[in-house]
Amino acid sequence: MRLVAEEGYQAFTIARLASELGYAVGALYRYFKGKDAILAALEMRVVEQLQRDFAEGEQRLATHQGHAKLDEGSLALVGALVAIGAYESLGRRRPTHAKLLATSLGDPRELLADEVLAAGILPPLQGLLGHVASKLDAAAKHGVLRPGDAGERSLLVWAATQGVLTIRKLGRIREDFANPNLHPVMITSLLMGWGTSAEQAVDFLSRANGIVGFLSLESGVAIAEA
Amino acid sequence: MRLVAEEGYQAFTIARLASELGYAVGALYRYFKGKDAILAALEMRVVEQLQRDFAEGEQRLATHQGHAKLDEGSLALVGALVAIGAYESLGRRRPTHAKLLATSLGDPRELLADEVLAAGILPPLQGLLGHVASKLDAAAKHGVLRPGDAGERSLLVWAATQGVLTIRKLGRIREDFANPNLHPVMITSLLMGWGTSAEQAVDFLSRANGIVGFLSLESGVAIAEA
Amino acid sequence: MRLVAEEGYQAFTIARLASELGYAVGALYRYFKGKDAILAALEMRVVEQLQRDFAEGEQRLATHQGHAKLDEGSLALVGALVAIGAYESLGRRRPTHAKLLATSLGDPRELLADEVLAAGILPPLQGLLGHVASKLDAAAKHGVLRPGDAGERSLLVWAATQGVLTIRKLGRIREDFANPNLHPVMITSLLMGWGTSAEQAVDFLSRANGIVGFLSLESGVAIAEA
Amino acid sequence: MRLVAEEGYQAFTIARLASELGYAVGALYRYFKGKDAILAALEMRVVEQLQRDFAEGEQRLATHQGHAKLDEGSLALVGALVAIGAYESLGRRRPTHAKLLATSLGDPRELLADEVLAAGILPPLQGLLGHVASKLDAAAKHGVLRPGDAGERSLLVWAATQGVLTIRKLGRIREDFANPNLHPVMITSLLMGWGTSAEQAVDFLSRANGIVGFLSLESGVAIAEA
DNA sequence: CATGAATGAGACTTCATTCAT
DNA sequence: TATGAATGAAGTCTCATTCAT
Repeated sequence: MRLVAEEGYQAFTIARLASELGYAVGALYRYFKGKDAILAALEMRVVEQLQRDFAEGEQRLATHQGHAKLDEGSLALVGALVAIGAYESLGRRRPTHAKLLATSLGDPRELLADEVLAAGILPPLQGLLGHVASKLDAAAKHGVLRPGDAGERSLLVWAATQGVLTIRKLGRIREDFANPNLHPVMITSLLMGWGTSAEQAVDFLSRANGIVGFLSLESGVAIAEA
Repeated sequence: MRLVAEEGYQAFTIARLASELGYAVGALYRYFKGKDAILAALEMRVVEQLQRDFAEGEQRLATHQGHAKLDEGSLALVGALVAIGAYESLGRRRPTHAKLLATSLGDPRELLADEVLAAGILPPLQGLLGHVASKLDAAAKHGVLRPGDAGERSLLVWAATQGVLTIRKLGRIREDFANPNLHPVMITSLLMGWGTSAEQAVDFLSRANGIVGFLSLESGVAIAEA
Repeated sequence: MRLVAEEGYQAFTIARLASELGYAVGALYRYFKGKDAILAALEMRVVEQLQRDFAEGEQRLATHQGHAKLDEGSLALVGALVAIGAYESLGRRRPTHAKLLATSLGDPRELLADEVLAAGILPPLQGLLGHVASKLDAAAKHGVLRPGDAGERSLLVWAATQGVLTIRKLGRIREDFANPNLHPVMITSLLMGWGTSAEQAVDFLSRANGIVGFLSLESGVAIAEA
Repeated sequence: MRLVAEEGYQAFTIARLASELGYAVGALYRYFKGKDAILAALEMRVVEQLQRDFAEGEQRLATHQGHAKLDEGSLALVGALVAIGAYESLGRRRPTHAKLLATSLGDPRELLADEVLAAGILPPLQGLLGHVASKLDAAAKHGVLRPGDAGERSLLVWAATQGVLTIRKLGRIREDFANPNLHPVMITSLLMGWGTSAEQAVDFLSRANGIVGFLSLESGVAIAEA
């Protein structure tokens, strides 16, 4: 994964990978049917880690003392934002994972066979979306959001977040596209569009960010930041 | 472009391209320095066509009779939505163009050298964004939107639209992600987040869609739909 | 010829040549059967110019006043040295010619078909050698040189000169091989080996060099040196 | 090496080489970075073998009984001639090596990058020249040769030999240039020019040739001559 | 269980030559 | 007489995959 993230897919050859792992070329073929299978396994690992990240977010939110006084609906909304935040912050927490995920989502049919994508990656992602949807639904049920299709809304926040990530990548090439506030502003805009006040939106978001900021990092990242 | 769009980059080899064009391999090198140059030229063509689409949208809006009674601010907002609609509808109007654009935006550093991207594609795209920003600014100045950073808002609508397009592609693989209403709902949510009423948002959007629906199509598409 | 000399055989392509000449590619094929024929024509031009150089050297020697008091044998020997000097100085007087000649002699069977070499280049070169041989013969007949096979001697001075030129080229890469005196010392050694005194050898050589120094130059060279 | 020598550089393609070796094309790239590296390795092999030839010549000279009565200066001179003889006889002893060496010396800047030439081939060649120079110096110190610049003289014999080899190649195309005595006569002429008598020169040369005649041959050549 | 040499199809690119205009 | 677009064989190099050891 490091190889892909640091030097691009072009550098991801079997020979290079084997040498980087300290194995012989042939050895890889004992464990994987071919290059595609390796890539697919990598993707799976990313998605599984993302699932654990979500669980961790939920766990932290549940055990966090600061939100004791929040009503159930608000808590649900913050929970949705934590999940979204876990997704959005992937690029900071696990850059290699983020790169891999972005590529396979942004460029389906090129990198991975559709079947692999459909079988391995999309279902978990859908699970995550379902999680967000249920939270948004609860928030709406408790009047924190205006009534609306929660499934659709979960798709919207995900799409909006994905779009922000895409543009963020362009920001590295042309700085006109670099705007670190893009994601919070995007989320705030959507929340307000769905009926919260500006103050609420900002409050929910800052609470969620407080949780997300403590999500576990890739070990290398943790060390680097220390 | 058809080759890339229909069979993917993996099928886009010089030999294949030449045979598809009815030329010999060497002939391509009279006109292009290499494969990269061909790809870059393709990208340029896409962006340039997109610029013409924008101009056409603005033209149609200006000459359209139905909006006579709209105040200046609303007209500006509809103008912004027309531009966004031109971008969003690219996949329907020119599928090959859309595929190419999506790939080069979604996967920078892989397909095209950064310089090509930075020099040829991003500047026009930025121009389009500037156009949207000025419209949004006018809308805010006339009280149609709450005051806010117009440049940031233009980035937001673009990002949100881009995210919708990404998810739409996944919808072809797993139908759970397929939701034809995603884009209008996204735009409506953002507009309401920025201060319009639900009725206004829907009204503006339907007016914009009326214009976008008449934007010129790829000839092949026009024929197919006829 | 300039193209070959300045940028090497690798740059000598039909397309490049045509563009340099201001002609179209096809035009060259009206005048030459193919690339080989062009190269052969170039070689011919070199050899013919060398023949004119020889004639000019002989002419200058004949009309030169300073050698009035020289006996016939010495004059013949100086004549031979003038011819050799014309050959040796080709690299200074006509660098492009020298490069071409050196390659076709140093690397037969690669650049030109044997037949071309045998038919076009070697005969004139042999004529030049015969000229040198007759001079050396006269010198020996008049006692300036010890008796000996003049044909063989002409081959020796030519070979020795050719070797000096080869090493001179290496001198451009590694300066240990660069020694500007190599040729005069070589000739002096041979002359002394054939029976002249050191003083005679030096005298003959300086007389010959006086003549060679006025041999005509490539126009470009003449301008540059002026 | 056989391929180059027998069919020329034009036939030396990767595909041809691989098929000749009984390997697949790709296999060559496990051992060499590219075609240039293969050529460079070939050159190195030639030069290294030449170094061994020189050492062998010196060894044979030292252990040879027949020269017991030679004075030190004469022995040194014979040593120089043995070295030169090793170089001159390369074409007979190892035709393929000779062809390769001749081309890379005769046509620098075309075949091999200058750096390769400068780094790999010229230094050993220079070492050989230094060897000859020291012998010639000793000879002059002991009065066998007239005093003179030994380094220059070593360059001269090398250049003269190189020139003879060049002309010898032409002799295969036009027999007028074929003269098997050219090298001994060249060496004799130079030695006499540097102060030996004709008898001495011939004696030294025949002693050297006696040694050179036993220098090791390419196995294939040995078999053929047997 | 691991090795790594070998495979060979296929990628991009070059360039001498042709030929309709 | 000249043009120059087009040809297509041939060149170098890459890399996923195999298989005897």
